Amino acid sequence: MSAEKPPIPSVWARRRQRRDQPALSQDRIVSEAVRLLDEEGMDALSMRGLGARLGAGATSLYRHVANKDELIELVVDEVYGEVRVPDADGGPDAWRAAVAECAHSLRSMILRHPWVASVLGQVGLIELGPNLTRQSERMLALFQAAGFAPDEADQAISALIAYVVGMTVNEAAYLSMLARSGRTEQEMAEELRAAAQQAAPGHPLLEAWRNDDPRQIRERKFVYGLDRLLDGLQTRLGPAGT
Amino acid sequence: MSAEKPPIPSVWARRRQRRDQPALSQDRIVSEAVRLLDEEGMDALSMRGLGARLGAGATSLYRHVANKDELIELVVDEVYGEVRVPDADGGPDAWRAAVAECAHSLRSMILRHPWVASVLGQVGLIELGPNLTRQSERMLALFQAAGFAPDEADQAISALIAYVVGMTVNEAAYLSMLARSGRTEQEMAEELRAAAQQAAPGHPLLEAWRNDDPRQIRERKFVYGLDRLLDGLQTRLGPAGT
DNA sequence: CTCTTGATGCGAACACTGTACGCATAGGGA
DNA sequence: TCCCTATGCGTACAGTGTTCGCATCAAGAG
Repeated sequence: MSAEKPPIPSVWARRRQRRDQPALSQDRIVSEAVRLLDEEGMDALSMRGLGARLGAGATSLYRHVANKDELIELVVDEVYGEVRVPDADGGPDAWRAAVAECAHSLRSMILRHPWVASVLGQVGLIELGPNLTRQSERMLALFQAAGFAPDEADQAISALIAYVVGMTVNEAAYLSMLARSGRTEQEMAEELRAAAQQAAPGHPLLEAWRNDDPRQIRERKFVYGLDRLLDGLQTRLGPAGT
Repeated sequence: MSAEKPPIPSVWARRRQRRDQPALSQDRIVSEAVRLLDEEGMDALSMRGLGARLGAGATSLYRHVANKDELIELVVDEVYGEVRVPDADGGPDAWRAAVAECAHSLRSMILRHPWVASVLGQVGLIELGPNLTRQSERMLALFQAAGFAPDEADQAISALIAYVVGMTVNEAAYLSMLARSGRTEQEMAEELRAAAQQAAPGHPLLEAWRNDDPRQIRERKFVYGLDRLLDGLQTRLGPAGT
């Protein structure tokens, strides 16, 4: 009788063994959420769906995550950890290259995870988790090593991040809209130009990306603005170059 | 019997007269949506709620607006019409002041309607309506009058808008988070600094806005980055000043 | 070995959301 | 007078985030 156990004893012990799922945890939830977002975008993120992907019920996630909002914050901080910020030991000469690399890395991250674009407007960039603060610290060191006073370094960082985020978020939104509509880039460009012509006829806006590779054009645009901003910052480092 | 009309003949003819509501229209819907968003924020925008504010049923709005998404696009374009872009007739000298005024105007608009921050990441800045294309046209004229070649003017505009939007969206998100949490600015700054200390101890990030007026500090930060970007752009106009 | 205790998963339920459908009505032209 | 189109709206459906209480397991105490 002691060998006779309750009637439905091991319903999900069986399931857990069957699929070999190592139980839930905040880390597992967050990384699976990142995968889901990368594959299907922000609209596809629902607690039920995410739970299903983890072989768990919808409400089980709430044992490890307070809100959907908190989950999103965690997820954003997670991908923010992918941004590479070079060390500050290169000396003042390497400053510009290091900052540019950092900017490109941030841009790549946003383009790799386009859904962050739809969150950055709601979350702000300050309240986020350890990864973001750590990266900010490293950037601060970068600018201070270049010769910026701490106060000005903070302003410079904010300006740089604002530019990169603003530019790339716009780009990511354009790309995701393009992907959703199923059109090719050429068609979309043609359509936009036609719409602009209709709205304000006679003005030759958007004459760029006619025949070239649109991807290169976007990159060139990004680099142009970045270079201008860095030019403007560099003048603050004193007139004496290297 | 022919005089005997159906039992509930004039239910909403009465209602319409009672409240004197001039029937639904896309314009009325859009401007009421703007008002609702300004008062209660993005989360409070639901078709049912908006319909109620207009004295109409929820689904009546769909006769004038295809989607909630389309409604949002219309609303964003509406407030974009508030941005002031100066005329381009000031000559090359007035260029910098005109562009700066335009940037400040864009920033004011976003801070006046903080909810646009949560949309800019999803909508992109290109596909939008007549107001946005018109403003873009005017900015293009501004830069061309300053001496930029058409191709470069396009890149410069993108950079400027990216900076302003990125900076201000972050600011607006911070402010709305602050408003939601009910804390005062000093408390929030203290809390953030404490959190940063805990995450990465020993690093003196966020030393700014200690005793000064936070609002002035944010404005100063915005102006700093804007000046740097304009500095960088101005060098492209040829070494000969004025 | 038994009992308890805390952590964890989960089904049901609730208050919402956006939106498709079909019906009722009003106003205007033939 | 009749019809037709435009417009409003009630109902309904699928799906959402989240709460609550119960079931179950792992581990430690006696």
